Amino acid sequence: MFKILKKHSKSKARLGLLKTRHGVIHTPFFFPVATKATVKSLTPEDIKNIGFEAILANTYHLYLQPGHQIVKKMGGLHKFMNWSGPIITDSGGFQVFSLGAGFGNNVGKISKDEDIKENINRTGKLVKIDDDGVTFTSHLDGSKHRFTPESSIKIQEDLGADIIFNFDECTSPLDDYDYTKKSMERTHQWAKRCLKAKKKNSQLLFGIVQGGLFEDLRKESAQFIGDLPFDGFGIGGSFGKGEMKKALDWVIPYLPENKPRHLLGIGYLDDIKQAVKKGIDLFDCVYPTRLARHGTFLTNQGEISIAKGIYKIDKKPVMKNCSCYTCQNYSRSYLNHLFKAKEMLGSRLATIHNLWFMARFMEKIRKDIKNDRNI
RNA sequence: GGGCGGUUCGCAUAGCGGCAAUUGCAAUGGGCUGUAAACCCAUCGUCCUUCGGACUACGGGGGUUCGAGUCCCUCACCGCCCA
Repeated sequence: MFKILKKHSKSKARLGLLKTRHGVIHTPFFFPVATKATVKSLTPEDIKNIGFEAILANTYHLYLQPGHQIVKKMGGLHKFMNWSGPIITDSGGFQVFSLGAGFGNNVGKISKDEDIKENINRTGKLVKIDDDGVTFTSHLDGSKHRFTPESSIKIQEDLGADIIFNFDECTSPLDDYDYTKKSMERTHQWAKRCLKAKKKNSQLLFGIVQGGLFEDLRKESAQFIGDLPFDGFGIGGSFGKGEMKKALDWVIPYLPENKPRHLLGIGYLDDIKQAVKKGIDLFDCVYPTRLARHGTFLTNQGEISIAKGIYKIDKKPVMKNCSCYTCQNYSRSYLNHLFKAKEMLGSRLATIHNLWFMARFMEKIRKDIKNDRNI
């Protein structure tokens, strides 16, 4: 199901082919994020035309709305959202962080220099974790919900993605060693329970390595998870700023060579390049799509915020030599207007561009591996 | 001619004796990494390198008061109503 087509001679990068029920994924690959069964502002046809083979959706969000039973009744995620390519679902593990330790603390999973490691509101307002599972307070209506490894797998089977993730706890960069260790051990137990709970053979199940910013924990986690019979592996949790490379060096030697590796939630261009060189095959990230909705375009000159006054009168396309639909047809001036006027077409055109940019970026990486050029 | 109501930092607003002065929009800068995000944060009278300080300010002029966008008088302009 995973075939390595070529190994890069200049790094640990590999060119691969991941086979799923709904088609193949050429790796290294970036999954656009479709949390609630939609890549915000785009149709599945758009996504395909831009050049993506697969997308990532979210278990927790779809469980809350519209509910996995409804998706199941409607024939599964693919049919429900009219996407015929591969789908991967995150388990809800990230929401343990984002609605828990991350909630109200103004932290992402990457620590920043100014982060203060004290006074962290550990359990957050919406999440309560115990060894058996997690109790969520819905961010939508305040209702209580319980996730366990077993229920996460069940929901993911109902949703019917091609690849599913084991239920884990994504820790915060603010967590100390002791908590990160305890959480990691719990995630390990949950990993075993997920493997046991999985009933369908048609889906691939990926395990998730945790361990936060700590070398021994990362190694221990990679060894533990890497030894389990998963179909692939995610590397999750928090990283120190600029220290992702180190974390990958710790982890990757323990992961089976012949199985795909997914670096969860990472999407800055440079991070992706570095990670590919360390042997990562799969990525997903909200970054390009969220940036787009916030009026920021990815270009090979860096990010440009189109709403700035300097673009008010500017006939040029956002990016020179870009063949995306947006750059082919619209000026910076028009896009500036759409964002200033808060017209929703702005979000859509920006998303088309940013994803087009990402798709070409990944394409180039694959080509570089294939031709053995520097990435 | 008479009667009300108004004139506040680009625009719009708040303010009813202690104010460099509310809020929204705009402007400018920053942020966004398994989506609590078409979002969030900061600045937004001038000057000084910062904590902070100095100066100039609520249509004009005068007055009351320790102290005035805030009260009084007067002038100008804008609105509505009555002649």
